[in-house]
Amino acid sequence: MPLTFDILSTDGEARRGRLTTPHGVIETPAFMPVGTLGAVKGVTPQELEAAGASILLSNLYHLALRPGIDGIERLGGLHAFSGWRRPILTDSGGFQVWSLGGLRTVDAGSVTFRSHLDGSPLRFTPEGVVDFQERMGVDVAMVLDECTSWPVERPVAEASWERTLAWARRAREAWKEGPGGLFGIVQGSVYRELRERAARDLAALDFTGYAIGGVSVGEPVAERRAVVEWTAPLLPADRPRYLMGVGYPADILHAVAQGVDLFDCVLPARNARHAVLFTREGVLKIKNARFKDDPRPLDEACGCPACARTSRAFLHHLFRCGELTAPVLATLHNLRFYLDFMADIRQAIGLGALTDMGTLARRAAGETGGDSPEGPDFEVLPVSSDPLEQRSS
RNA sequence: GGAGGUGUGGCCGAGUGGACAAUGGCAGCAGACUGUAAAUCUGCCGGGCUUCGCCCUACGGAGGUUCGAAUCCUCCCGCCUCCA
Repeated sequence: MPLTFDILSTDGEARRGRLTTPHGVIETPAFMPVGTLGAVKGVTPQELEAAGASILLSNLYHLALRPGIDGIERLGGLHAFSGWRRPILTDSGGFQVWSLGGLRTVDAGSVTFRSHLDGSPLRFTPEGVVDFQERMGVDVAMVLDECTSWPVERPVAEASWERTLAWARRAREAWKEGPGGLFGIVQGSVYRELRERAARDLAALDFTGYAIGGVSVGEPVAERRAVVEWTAPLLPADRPRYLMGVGYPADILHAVAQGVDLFDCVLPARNARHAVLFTREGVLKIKNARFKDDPRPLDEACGCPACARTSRAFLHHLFRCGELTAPVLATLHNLRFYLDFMADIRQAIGLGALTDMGTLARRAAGETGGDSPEGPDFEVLPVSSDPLEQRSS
C-alpha cells in the first residue's frame, strides 16, 4: 500500500489518525481547503501552510480544461506547477456531473462534458481519470463517480450506483498502485439499503480510502447525517474515510463522531469572499451595518493575519470599499478557523473528550444566541448517536 | 443683453399626455451559499396603513389646458453652452 493510515487513538467511533503520503503526513480528522484550479482563491501556498493546511483539494475536470493535463505533466506535475508542497487530493469530476448537470451526458462507460468555458467536448472514462490524476502526481486520486442530485427517485439512484460501481471496478483495475492512493466513492443518495449495499460493494474493492459522496447537494441536514450514520460504519475501519463536500462545523463534528477522517468544503473560502466569517461566537456577516464601529478582532481567540492586527470595523470597511484585501484576509481567517477547529477535534479525540466539542460546534454554528443569525442549516440536529444529543439529555 | 439647452426619488440617469410611486445603475438594508461555471446570486429600497390592496406626498416653483400631466402651455427660479 503506497499510502499508510495509522489510527492513533479512538473516542467512540471517532478516530485520531495519521495519513502518510508522498508529500507529507496528514493528521486526521483533517479539513482540506478547496483549490479547484490549483490555488485556494486569493491566497498563496505559503499563507495556506501558515494557516495550518496539511492537504489541498484540487479538481481534475477544471484542470483538464485549463491548462490541460499534458501541460501540468510537462511542468513537473501539480505540486511543482502550483507551488503547493504538501499533499494534494484531486476530485475526479464526479461532482461536476451534478453541478454541471446541463452540460454533460452520462453513458454506461463514461461521462462527456461540454466545457463550461467554450462548449468543447471532454470525455472522461474511469481509466482516463485515474491516468490523468497519476500523471499530475497527486497524492490521492478519486475514482470517477456520478454524484446524484437530490431528490432523486430510488430506481434512478440505484441505476446510477450500478454504473458508478462498474466505474469504480474499472478505475481500481487501471490504478497502478502508487506512489499515490486511490479512493472509492460511495453513492446511493438517501436510500439506506442502497447506501449500505454501496458501502459493502465498494469495500470489497480494496481502495486506499473510502469517500461518502452524493451529499451536500441540497438535501436537508437530517438526511445528510443519516447517510453518514448508515455508511461510515460499513467502510473498512483501517482505511481513511472521507465525507465529500461537507460542510458546516457542526456537520463535520457529527461526521467525526461517526468515524469520518477527511473533509473538504468550499464554504469557508466562498463565504469569506462573500463577507461571511466564521468565529467562535458565531457567524459574522461583516458587511452588516452593526460592524461599522466594532473595534474587536473577528475572533478574540484566532491567530490569523486579520485577527492579529485588525478589527471587525476594518474588515467591514475593506469589504464595503471592494478592496481586494478584504476577501483575502477573510479567506485566511475562515480557513484558519476551520483548521483550528479540526486541530481542536483531534486534540479532543486524543483526550477522549470529543463530547466537549459540542460547545465549540454550537458556537461555530452560530447558536450562542444574542447577535448570531439563525437558520435551519445552522442547527445541530438531535441524532441518536450524536454526542451533542447525549450531552444535552 | 441675445440664442439654444437643461432641471426626475440619497447620487447618476431613463421616461416626452393615460399601462408611472415612475426603467436602469450606484449607494443603502438584509438574505443565501456545502467534492467552486460563484470577488456570485436573491429580496427590499418616498411615507403610512387593517401591506398580495388602499391612502397620502412626489419628477425645480407657481398657475393653466385636459376626463387624465413627470410629459403640453404661461410666468418665475437655478444650472450649462454659444454669440455679443
